[in-house]
Amino acid sequence: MEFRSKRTQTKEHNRRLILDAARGVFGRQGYRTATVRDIIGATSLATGTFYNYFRSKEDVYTALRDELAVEIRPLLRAERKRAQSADDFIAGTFRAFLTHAVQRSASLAALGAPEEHTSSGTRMIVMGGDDLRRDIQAAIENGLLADVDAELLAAAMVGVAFEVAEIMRRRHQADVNSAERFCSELVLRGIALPAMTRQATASAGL
Amino acid sequence: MEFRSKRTQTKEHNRRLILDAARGVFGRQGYRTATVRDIIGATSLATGTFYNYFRSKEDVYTALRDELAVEIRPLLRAERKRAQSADDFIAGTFRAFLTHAVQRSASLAALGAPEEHTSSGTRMIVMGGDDLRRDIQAAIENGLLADVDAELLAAAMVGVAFEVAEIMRRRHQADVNSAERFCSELVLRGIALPAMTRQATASAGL
Amino acid sequence: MEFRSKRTQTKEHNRRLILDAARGVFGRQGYRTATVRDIIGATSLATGTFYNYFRSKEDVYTALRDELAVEIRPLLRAERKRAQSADDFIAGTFRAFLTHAVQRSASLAALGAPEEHTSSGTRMIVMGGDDLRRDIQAAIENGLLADVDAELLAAAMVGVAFEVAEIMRRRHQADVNSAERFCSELVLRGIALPAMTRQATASAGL
Amino acid sequence: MEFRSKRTQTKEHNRRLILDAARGVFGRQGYRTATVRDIIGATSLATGTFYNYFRSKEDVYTALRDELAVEIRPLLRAERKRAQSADDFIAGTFRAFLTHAVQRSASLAALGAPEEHTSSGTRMIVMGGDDLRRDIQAAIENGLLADVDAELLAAAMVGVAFEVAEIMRRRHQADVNSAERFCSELVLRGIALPAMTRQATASAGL
DNA sequence: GATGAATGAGAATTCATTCAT
DNA sequence: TATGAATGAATTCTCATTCAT
Repeated sequence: MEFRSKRTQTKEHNRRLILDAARGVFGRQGYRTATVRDIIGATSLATGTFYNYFRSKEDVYTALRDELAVEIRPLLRAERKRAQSADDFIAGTFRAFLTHAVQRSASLAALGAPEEHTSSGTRMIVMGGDDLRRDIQAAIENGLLADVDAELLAAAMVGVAFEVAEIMRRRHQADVNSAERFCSELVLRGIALPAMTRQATASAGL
Repeated sequence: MEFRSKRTQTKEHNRRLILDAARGVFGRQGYRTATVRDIIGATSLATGTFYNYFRSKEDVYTALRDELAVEIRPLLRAERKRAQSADDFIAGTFRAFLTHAVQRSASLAALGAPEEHTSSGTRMIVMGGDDLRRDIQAAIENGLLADVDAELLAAAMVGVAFEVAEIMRRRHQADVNSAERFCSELVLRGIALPAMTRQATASAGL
Repeated sequence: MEFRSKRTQTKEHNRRLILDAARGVFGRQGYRTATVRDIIGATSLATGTFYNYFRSKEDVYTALRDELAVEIRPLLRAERKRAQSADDFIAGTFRAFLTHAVQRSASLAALGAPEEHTSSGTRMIVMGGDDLRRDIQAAIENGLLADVDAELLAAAMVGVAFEVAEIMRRRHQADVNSAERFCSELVLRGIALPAMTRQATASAGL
Repeated sequence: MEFRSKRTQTKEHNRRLILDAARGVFGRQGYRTATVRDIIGATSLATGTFYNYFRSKEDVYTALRDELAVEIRPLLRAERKRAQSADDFIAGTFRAFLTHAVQRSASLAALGAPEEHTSSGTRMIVMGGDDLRRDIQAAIENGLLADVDAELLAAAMVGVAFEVAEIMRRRHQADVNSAERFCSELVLRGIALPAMTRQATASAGL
């Protein structure tokens, strides 16, 4: 059993207080406008205390980003690990990401507040772009996926996932299923109707 | 023949000088770190002169973004206008965007410098996300595209285009064709192998 | 008959335009906040033109003040010149000043905008404190006035006149007569009750 | 005995340092020319520290003014409270004001530095013009003072007091008595010669 | 570790004034 | 003389960070 002193508990507690405050502040006013004082002000702590836990504003941002990445990435990896088909691989990745994105919408908002920060880098890190690329590579080698440019596919999937998550956030949409299906279908089979089936489908009422 | 006084020439010239300097500075050191002084310092002008043309750093950023949007959006719209098929529609959009992205890689870099600014908002504006959504809607109504969620598709395409453009930038890749084909194929037909062909293909050595 | 070229006319006209604009601007936003640009902006002239007529903002202020002084001071002097009694001397001074103050309330407001400039110096100059002191001195020597400290009396009268004018401005009061009578009575006979009551009251123990 | 931590002491001490420095700087170079840097430069503190105590230069000015007002106004009110006669009322007010004005000549100079700030508003606030008006009103109702326009009388007294204080400052005169007597006599009985002498004097050739 | 006042470098911005046209 | 863009010194103010308590 792990021993944890009062002090350590407090220490972690304060760190959490600051991270939560930062998430709120970044989400509300954006990374750029937010100041360390704004963050600490949303807390019962004192200015100086901030620096016992983080070295700078950048540092909290990074911590927030990494925290999210550490939560999300294993989920996505696990989904892909157990994938038996291209469908499992792609759909599992989107489903896990979007589910988490809905649960952690505040965190996503904080990391990519409108008119703010969120570089491609952030998205890649949070979603584990490198993991994804490697997993795609492996899947290709295992014959699970067709031979595509793994880096491009990983990038494209990250782009799709984040933009769709943003739309969901704007729509206050919590239903992950339809969004996931949209993403998966897009990546797996695209939007073009099969040449010969197209008319049939159209007449079928779609 | 257009008449233009010396004065007007200078005025427009200075505005351009500042915009170009800002592009370079943003691209090199990122939006956040860049100061108005850095920008004006990359120029032969005086501090105060900056404020004859722009109200703030934010303002130059916006101008840079809008300038790019004004260049790109009509190109994409034109491609879609003349599209006779889903393939034309999607491929034309990606080709035009990526071609321009390569030509204006400095501008893109300035707007979305690593670890910097570039929000979803910026991407949507530059690529004309709203135009795209409306054009998709119209294309669906005309039977050119299958019936999908236009907003999601527009978002997904923006996501794909920007992430792929970023990869190209990192790879110093100027060949638009293959990147465009990747994007178009992805969105049109996806990466899944046709069900029955999959085994055949696999055995074919892919 | 005085000859005046077109140019001179224009020159004086522009000077006037600037002075009038400055009066309005000072009155509205106060001397301190007002900038040369604000002044010239309330004009159809260009920035540079300002400096053909005035050396600085201070300079316009001074011109405005002196213009008012040049109007007011001779009037007050004239009143005192023709005074046959202490009453004429005092009442004439107040009447002339307050009459002019009402007519030129915008100028007074410009010179002494609330929370602004207007030093004792300005008041003294506008009302001609030195003239007043000398005239009082002369009047004392001539036996028209009792032997008082001329400098103090001049100062006191300036203080009374300006504060009362300010009250009139705040009350939007254009009736000079009652205000003038108040000032004159105060300075000439004070507010104490008549002599015989005075003793009675005094003996009454107050 | 009052307990006060080291920290609190320092805090109040710094506020005082800044106020004192501001008084000196305003008095010496005038409000307008004075910069926050000048003020903080007359101190051992750092620039930023200024803003821990005051929001702007205007703010220090206001604090200086209010501090003086808080000192002076109760003194004047007390004098008037205990007044048994019109003479007590008027003379007490002037005596208390001028006494304090001499003691705090630096403060007065700071607030109304020649060619500077000092609006009617400042004078009214420092001397408590509203208190004075109300007290006059009450005194009239109690029969202590003749029935005059209380607002005008208050304004006039403020005008007299400040102009006379200014003269005293210029004369380096510390003798309050004669100045007070001048003001009181002026307001109470005026400068006019007793009625019968007046004609005699007039016929003497003025 | 917590506190919060002090620090001071540095950013944004203003604005009086100049000067080429 | 009029114009108005350019100039850049000067000023205000912010804010990350330090540090004595």
